[in-house]
This record gives sequence, structure tokens and C-alpha cells, in this order.
Amino acid sequence: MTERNGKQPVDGERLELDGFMPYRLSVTQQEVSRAIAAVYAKKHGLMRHDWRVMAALGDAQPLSANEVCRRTNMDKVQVSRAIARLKQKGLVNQHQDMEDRRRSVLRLTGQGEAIYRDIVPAARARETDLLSALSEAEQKQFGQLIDRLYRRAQYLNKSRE
Amino acid sequence: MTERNGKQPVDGERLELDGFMPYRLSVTQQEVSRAIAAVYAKKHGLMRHDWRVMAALGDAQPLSANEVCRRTNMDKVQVSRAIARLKQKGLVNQHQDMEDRRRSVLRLTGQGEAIYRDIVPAARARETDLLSALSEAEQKQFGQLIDRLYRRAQYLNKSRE
DNA sequence: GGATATTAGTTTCATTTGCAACTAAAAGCA
DNA sequence: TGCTTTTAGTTGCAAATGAAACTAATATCC
Repeated sequence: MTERNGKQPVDGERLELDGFMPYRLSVTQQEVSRAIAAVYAKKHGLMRHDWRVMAALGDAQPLSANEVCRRTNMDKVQVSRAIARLKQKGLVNQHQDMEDRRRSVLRLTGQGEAIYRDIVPAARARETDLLSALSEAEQKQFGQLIDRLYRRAQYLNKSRE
Repeated sequence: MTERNGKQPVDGERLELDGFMPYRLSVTQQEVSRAIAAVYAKKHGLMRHDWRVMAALGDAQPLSANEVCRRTNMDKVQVSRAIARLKQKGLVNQHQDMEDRRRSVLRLTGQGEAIYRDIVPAARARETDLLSALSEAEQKQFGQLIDRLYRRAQYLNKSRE
């Protein structure tokens, strides 16, 4: 993929991006993400964060913004902004939780649910299509490996801050 | 990870983010990326794109901006801007290719090379640390699976535009 | 009860990004 | 040769992002 023809690399230890796992993970994620975005972006004009929030709500309503954060791995600023966009589009409504008035109660609107129901099968189909590059066994394996990697990365990040 | 206590999901087909591969890939990538960024961000004030461009150059100099694009999977706008930042910091220099005066000839400066040499071992160590969550065999396997997935995603994305 | 600390969520500001338009040079073609 | 197209790289603008500060409500502690 990367030919070195007469080029002068830096002396000593080098790093070939193509063989560097974090890089490969990143480009793969980008490509996969693009493949999935095709499902919700053009047709419904949603961004990745918007879709994630909708997915969280579609899976379990109502949720507070904070619960959305936990379920989607987004931070509260991102969630707050996604909600603003979604309210604006009439896909989500937000009202105050009367038990704890700091908290919101978020729900998909009828229109929001309709879009959710439109996207889910397409997203799933896309996932299946992507994963068809792997056998059943490999898919399972891949899921396990990526989880272990995730936890390891999380651990490393936590431990130093 | 995701409990459903009294929540009312949307009727019909739902989607649990936690079991959705593109989502898991995305959060894993984010976490891994953060772990690596620690190596170049704080100490040298570089952004991800800057580091990628430097990595490409460190691996094979000189390169044109376009060659950097191909090697790093970045688009030309990102590369152009990364180069601007890197020139500004004195880590890269750019001059015109006299064979084809549209093209640039990009090289790390002495300072750029020094930083490159500082980062590479640390990045590698970090990669090893991340991958230590997987056995040797699993690491190999993971590499293969992710590549297949990458190619599949790429194919799907190409085929529809 | 009242001061202080936490928690939920929003906002502000400075950067970064993404897209499309743009400039300059080279290639293709008639 | 002169005209059009393609390629390399940059720029402008509007939208998205990240970090820190901010508001409002609840929880904690004396």
C-alpha cells in the first residue's frame, strides 16, 4: 500500500501508519461511520450525535439528558446541543422532571418515532452488510476483541487522570 | 450495561446501541485515539491531523501534499491546514517542486524530526500497551478482521457514489 | 435552618471542520 | 498554437466542537 521509492525516512525508529493499529482502527471507523451515516444523514438531515440521541430514546423512553449521556457515551454538551437541534426539528420534546426540576424528561415525538422506525431497519441492514465480510464466528470474535480493547483503552485513559 | 426499568421503547424493531457494531467501533476508536493523543498532544501541542502528516513525512520524505493525502487517508483540505500549522511551528517546510510547479515538496525540519523521534517510541509503547489486552494470536486476528471490515466499508461507500 | 458543595443542563468563546469556490499550473485536444 | 479540462493546493464562510464558565435546583453538613 505504501511504497518507498527513493524517499529518505528519518533515521532510527520509524512508524508506518499502515501497520499502526490505532491508525487502522481510526480509518476503519471513519469508513464504517460513513457507511452508516448514509442511512440517516441524507434522507433525514441528521448528524451522528442527533441519531445517537434518538437511538437512545427509541430504545428506552423517557430519559434524562444525563441518562442519554451514559447510554451514548457522549458528553453533556454534545447531548445538550443534539437535543436543541432535535427539538428544533420537532423530533424530540423535553420537559422538566417534577421530581427533580433540574432534570429533563426527553421523549421522541410522533414524528421522531416515525423517523426512528424508518432508520432502524436500514441501519441494521447496513450493519449486516458490513459484517458480511466476516463469518459468523469471526463476527463474534471481533465483538469480543473490540470490547477488550475498549476496556483496556478506557483503563489506560482513566489511570492517568 | 443498559438496563430497561419501566422505560417504554418505541414499538416494533428497536436498536440497542450497545450491540450495534458501528457504535462499538466508534466508541472504541475514540478511546484508543485518546490514549494515543496523550503521546503527542500535551507535550508537543499537536493535533491528530498534524501528527499524521508528520508520521507520513517521517516515514518517507519528501512528499507532496497529495502523497500525504494518500498515505494518511486525509483529504487535501485537512492536509493543507495541517501543513500550515506545522510550518507555523517550524516543524515542516514546504517548497515548490520545480518539475511540476503546482506540487509542493514537504520535509520535516530538524526540529520536526526531533519531535518525530521523540513521539514514535512513545506511540509504539502505547500501542503495545493497548494491544496487551489481546494475545499475540488475537492481535493478528484482529488486524485481519479490521482490514476486511475496512475494505468492505470502503466498497459499500464507493459503490453508491 | 442556612451555608456550602454537587449535580443537571445550557451558554459563551475561541478553534476546528466541511463544503464549495477559487487560483495556478499542467495536460489533452483540435 | 490556442482552448478546454484536469490536477495541486489554498481560502472563505457557515456550522460544529471543546473547554470553561455559568445558572438553577438539590443534597450535604454544621
